[in-house]
Amino acid sequence: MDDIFQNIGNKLTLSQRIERTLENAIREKKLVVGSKLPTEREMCESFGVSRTALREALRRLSARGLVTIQKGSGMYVSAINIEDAMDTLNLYYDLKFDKNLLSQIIEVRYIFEPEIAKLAAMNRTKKDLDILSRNLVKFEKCNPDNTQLEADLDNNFHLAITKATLNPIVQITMEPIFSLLPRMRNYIYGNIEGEKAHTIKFHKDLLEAVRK
Amino acid sequence: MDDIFQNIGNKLTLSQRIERTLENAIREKKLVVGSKLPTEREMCESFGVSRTALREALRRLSARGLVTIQKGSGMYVSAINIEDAMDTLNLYYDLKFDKNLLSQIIEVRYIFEPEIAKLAAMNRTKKDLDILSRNLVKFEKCNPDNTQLEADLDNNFHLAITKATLNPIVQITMEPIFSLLPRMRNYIYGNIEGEKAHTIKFHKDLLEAVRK
DNA sequence: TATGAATGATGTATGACAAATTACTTGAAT
DNA sequence: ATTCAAGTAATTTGTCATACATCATTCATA
Repeated sequence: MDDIFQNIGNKLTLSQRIERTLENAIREKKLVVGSKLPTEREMCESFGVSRTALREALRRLSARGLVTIQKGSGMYVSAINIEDAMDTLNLYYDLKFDKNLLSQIIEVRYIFEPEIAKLAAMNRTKKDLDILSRNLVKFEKCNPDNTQLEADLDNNFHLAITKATLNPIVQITMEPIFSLLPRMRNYIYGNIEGEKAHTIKFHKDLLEAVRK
Repeated sequence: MDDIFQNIGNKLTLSQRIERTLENAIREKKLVVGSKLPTEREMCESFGVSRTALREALRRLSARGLVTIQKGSGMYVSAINIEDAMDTLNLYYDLKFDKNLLSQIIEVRYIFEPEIAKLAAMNRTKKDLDILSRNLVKFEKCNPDNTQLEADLDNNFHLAITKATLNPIVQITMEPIFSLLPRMRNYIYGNIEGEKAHTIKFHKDLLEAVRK
C-alpha cells in the first residue's frame, strides 16, 4: 500500500476552493434561493482573498446557473431552471452529433415513447387529446416542402405527450433528445423514402395509446 | 407591435461576449477538441481586451466543461464528458429533491427499464448475463443492514443492463436517474416494508427479459 | 544522463476607473 | 406640512493595468 506517494498534485486553486465553499452553502440551503449575496468587498474580507480570486469563483458559479449577477445591483442565489440544466446536456449531444448517434437516438425514441404514451394515457385530460389530434391534422395537411413547419409540429407533438404525463422527470429526460430533431431534419426528410407516412402512422399509434 | 421598446437593456458584458465567441468556435469545430488554445497574452492581444475580461470568460467556459485549464501549461479545448454534462442535471435534481420527485423517479424507472431490458436482450453477450446473475446472487445474500452495499449492487445492476444495450444514449439518459438512488436510500430502505423482496423480484424479471 | 537554472504559462493581489443601479437629498406643487 | 419628482451622491459590479507567485516545460551544463 504505497498510498504515501499518492494524492499530492491535485490541490485546488484558491478560486476553486471559494467556488466549492459557496456551492456547498447553496446545496445545504444555508444560502437560500433568491437571497442576495454579500458584496464582493464584504466577501473578500470574510474569505480573506483578493477580488480577483473571488470574482473568478463567482464567474464559474454564474456559468453553472447557481448565482445571478447584476451589474450595479448585486449577486443573488438563483434556482437552476430546467433550461439551464439541459443546456449542458444539449451542448454535449451537439458536439457528439454524427450519423451513428442519429440511429441511436431514433432507437431510444421508438422504445421509450410508447411507454410514455401509456403513462400519459393515465393522466391525460381532454384538452391534451385535443392538442394532439389538432397537431396530427395540421401535420398531415402540411406542405411536404415546408420542412421547418413539419419538424416543429413533430417536435410539439412529442412534447405535448410528455407534458400530459404530469411527470417532470419524463420531460427533462426526453427534451434533449427531442431537441435534436431539428438538427436531424436534413437527415430524415428527403433522405428516407416514405418517412412522413411512417411518422404519421407512428403519431396515430401514439395518439391512440394516449386515448386508451 | 411595440417591439420598438424592447430588447434594450440586455446587452452582454464584454467577458460574456468573449465567452460566446469561443463557445461558437468550439461548437463549429473551428477549435478542435484536444487542441491547445493560444496563451492568455496572445488572446488578449487578438481580442483587444484585458486579461481580466478574458480570464473571466475562460473561467465560465471551464466551469461548463468546454475548456480545461492547467496552471503553468496552458488551456485546452476539452470534450465534454458525460460526468460533467450530468453534473448540472444532478445539481438540479439535488436542489429540487423532495418526496414528490422521488415517486416520479420511481415511476420513470418502472416504465423505462423493461424497454431497456428488451433492447439489451437483443444486443447482450454471455458476459453481460454473467455479470447480472452474479450481481443478483450477491444482492440476495447481502446483509440487509448493509444499505450501502445494497444500494451499490442495485445501482450496478441497472447500469450493467444499460451498458448491454450498446446504446450510449440510453446510458446518458438513465444515469442521472440512477445516480439519485444513493440519495433515495434513506427513503426506500427501512421506510417501505418488503422493499427488498420487491426489488429482487423486479431484478429477476429484468434478468429474464434480458436473457430472452 | 541527470541536475538545475531559465523561460513561459496560469494564479493571485492590488489599485484605479467605468458603468449601472440604488439611495438620498432637494425642491416645487398641492 | 405632505407628496411627488428630478437630480445628485453613494454603492456595486465590470474592466483595465501592473506586479509578483506558482507551476510546468525547456534548455544548458556538469
